[in-house]
Amino acid sequence: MRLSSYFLHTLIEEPQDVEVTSHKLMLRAGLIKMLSSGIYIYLPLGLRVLRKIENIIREEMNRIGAIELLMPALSPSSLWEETGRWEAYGDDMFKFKDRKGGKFGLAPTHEEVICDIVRDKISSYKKLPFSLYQIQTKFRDEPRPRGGVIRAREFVMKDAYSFHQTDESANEVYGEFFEAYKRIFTRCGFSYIIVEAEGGIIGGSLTHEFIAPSENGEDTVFVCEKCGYSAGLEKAEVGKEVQCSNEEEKPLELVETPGLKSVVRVSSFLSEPPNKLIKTLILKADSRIVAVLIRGDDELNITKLKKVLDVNEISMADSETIEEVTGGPLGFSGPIGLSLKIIADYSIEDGCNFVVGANKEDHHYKNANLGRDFNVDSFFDLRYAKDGYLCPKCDGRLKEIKGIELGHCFKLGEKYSRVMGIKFLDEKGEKHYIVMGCYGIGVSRMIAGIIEQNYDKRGIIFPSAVAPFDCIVISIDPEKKGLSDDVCSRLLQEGIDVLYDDREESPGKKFADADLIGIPWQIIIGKKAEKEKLELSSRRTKESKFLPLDEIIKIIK
RNA sequence: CGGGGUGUAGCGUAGCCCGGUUCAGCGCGCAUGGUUUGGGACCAUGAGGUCGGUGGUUCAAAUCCACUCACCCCGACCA
Repeated sequence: MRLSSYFLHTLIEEPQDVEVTSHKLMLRAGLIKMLSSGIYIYLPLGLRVLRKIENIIREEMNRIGAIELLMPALSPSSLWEETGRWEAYGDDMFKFKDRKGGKFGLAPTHEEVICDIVRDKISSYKKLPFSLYQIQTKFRDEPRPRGGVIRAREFVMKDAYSFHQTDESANEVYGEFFEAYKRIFTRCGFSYIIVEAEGGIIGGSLTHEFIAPSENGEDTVFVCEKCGYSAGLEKAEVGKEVQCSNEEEKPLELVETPGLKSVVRVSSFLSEPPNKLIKTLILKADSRIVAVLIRGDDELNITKLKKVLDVNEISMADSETIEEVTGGPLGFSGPIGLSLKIIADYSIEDGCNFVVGANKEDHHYKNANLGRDFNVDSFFDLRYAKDGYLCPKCDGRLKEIKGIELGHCFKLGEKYSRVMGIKFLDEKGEKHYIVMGCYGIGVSRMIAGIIEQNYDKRGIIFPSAVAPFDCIVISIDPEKKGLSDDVCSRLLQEGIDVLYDDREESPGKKFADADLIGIPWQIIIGKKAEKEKLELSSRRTKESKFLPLDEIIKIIK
């Protein structure tokens, strides 16, 4: 490909309003262009990278026997209403009406559609198991798109779905996808970690996320460096820890805290650190009202609480309810004298001399102690993990890591087949619900992830497997044009994807562009170049040596 | 949806506070000609703008006011 007639427009200056490194580099290297917030055009060079990644994914999907199909992005509301996700997705889904007034949405994921296909076509165990996948454009009306293609409103995703007669079969295929994902991310040059995660709106019992650690990631995960325990923010458990063993219990004291409702303000007013405060949350769990105690410096993890209480919906109680059950106004609730069911995080069990609300306007208690002043019905792990918290599996510390979620595997079980009625007949002629798994990869996001992990001050350094071209021929001596032409045609004959910088530009510009767009090998043809002595330079190491073309071809291949 | 910020040529920006013949300017990029050619070259000439939009104030608005739209950042939210 001759650069003089190619569509590449690099930018010297930093794009304004762009924070994330990979986003800057993708814009500067002419890979993408923004059309609207969270909506990006893939320019020719960017599309080449996207296609390279897609093909690696295809190869690995096909290798484990998954079969490719293509589903529409548009789908009617009726399908989504079957699973209740028309409601559940809410404004995150692009929704509109067609000319006849029919409701449609742009699909953020395809469980409903794939289930619709399968319930229509599959009715016998003889056809099971099988897996289908697609690489397709998805839509999510993100409240706040950021980081360029890291969190976009329109993006490319690979989604796969597997269908099984039994859990064992589902587990087996889950393992195959798991291994395929490892190969995909390794081939694309990622360093990544695998964490246990929560299913979220997709659902499912066991899920794993594949995370590319990166400062600019949108996802938070925790890893124990001692035992290797790893989990996503929603899932990460926290170990029980004794923290207050040497402290004497002090006498309970009622103090005035006029108008102070927040942890921060009470804490500074009383000169007590936030971790000596207890937040008493009055919550509505399905139809019950419960009080949940959590340390002032912690946040309640609703997902953990839902599991513990085995309820579907948890919301904050309104101020009337709080007055009714605690006798005090919102902001001054506390466990002392409370007749509700009280559950608490383990950290409350370990601590002592807490500050708590007095269930009385403008008052808190100091030095409240468990057992003496208040009781708790039961203790659980209810808080979000934080950097440095105790590992749940060993005596190590959890380390917080930011990363980009590349892929996610879910064991769905019968969640969708039950609501959508996907049944099959087994060997005995008995009806069963089909068992499912689903497996996603954020394809377009992977480009950003790769760049986040592979760049230097000059620009992108693409790993060979995903580079838009295998090598770039930089012709900087007009007298050697013939030689450059010959080298390029030879490389092409050898099946090497070569970008030929034949532009009438200064050498500086050509070197700068080549470095910016990150093509792994640069063949520099200048004064010193001769037919059997060509300069090969590595983008990553910046090392260069003079070699005959045959040697160079071997290296690049 | 809250808080903060920004919209001037393809990109990056000056001017805005204090309205008016430095107010539409500069750099990059682009076009033409010439000189260059190992790290974003130089000279000359040139094309390119609804100053985000609408309405208002005024003799006069890029500049002041109101509304609105778009985009960015923080938060809320998040397969």
